Amino acid sequence: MTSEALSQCLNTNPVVVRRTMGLLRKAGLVKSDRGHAGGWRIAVDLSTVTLRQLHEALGEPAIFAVGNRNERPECLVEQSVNAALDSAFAEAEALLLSRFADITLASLAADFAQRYATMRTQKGQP
Amino acid sequence: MTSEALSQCLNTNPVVVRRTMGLLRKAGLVKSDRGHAGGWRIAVDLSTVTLRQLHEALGEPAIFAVGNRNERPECLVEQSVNAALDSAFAEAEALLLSRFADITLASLAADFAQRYATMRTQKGQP
DNA sequence: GGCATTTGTAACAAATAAAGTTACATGAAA
DNA sequence: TTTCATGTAACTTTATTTGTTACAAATGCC
Repeated sequence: MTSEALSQCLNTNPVVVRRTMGLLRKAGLVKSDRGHAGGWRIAVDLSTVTLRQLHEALGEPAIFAVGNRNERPECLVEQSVNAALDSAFAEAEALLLSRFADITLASLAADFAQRYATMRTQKGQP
Repeated sequence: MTSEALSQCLNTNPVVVRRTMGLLRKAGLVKSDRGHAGGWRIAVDLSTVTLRQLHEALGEPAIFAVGNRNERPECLVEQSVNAALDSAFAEAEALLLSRFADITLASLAADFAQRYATMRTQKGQP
């Protein structure tokens, strides 16, 4: 697919798609070709790629919206709060990342296929 | 303490303090007085207040920075991803909130007192 | 009563980060 | 050589948070 086509699927624009897909390309998950018949192609077996890998490929964006502001604050109150919460955040993050690691793109594709079939059936027999 | 004094401790400004403290006041955790000798006072026993209650009092701000964009998307791909991740996010959130519920402000105050004593000792005997 | 102090709140400004846009160079195929 | 597509830099827009200004309302002191 071209960035243009993808951007329409995603309700965004081609440059944003290229920015993000470029990160996936650096991780070897997709490849891109220029010129006629160019665009983006999946470069790996979807059953071997997990959401954990995607998260990593996209630069491991922060998982939590709340949490430490400073990792090493001078403020003693802040130090106390950080100390009390650090392990909780670490555990929750580990839990999430392990779940990410269990979900392959193949399983998502299969789930999508089922939803798509269901949708077509419902539309075909109203 | 006045909003002015608090804002200096927090490196912010009085109105921001009042905005946030106002939420804590609505939850009954602090009280405020106007005029001379006014300002903010703690309204409860710190051993009975947990970080879970604070989170609730502050409007339960979103815990995760990543996650669902739409709770009920039309997009079937988005539906598949949401379905795969919803339980993981729910578990991680439950884990965090239960940890929040275990941490009382009294325990944080005690931890702070210890850090403060240590700091003074180190400064006093260089 | 009049004045200084302090919160309550609205309205506005600034800072930040994310997303979108424009522009153009580069490369590949018809 | 023209067309199509990515790669990328630079800029603009948008949304959110934070900070600021302004002033009303309440409280206590003199």
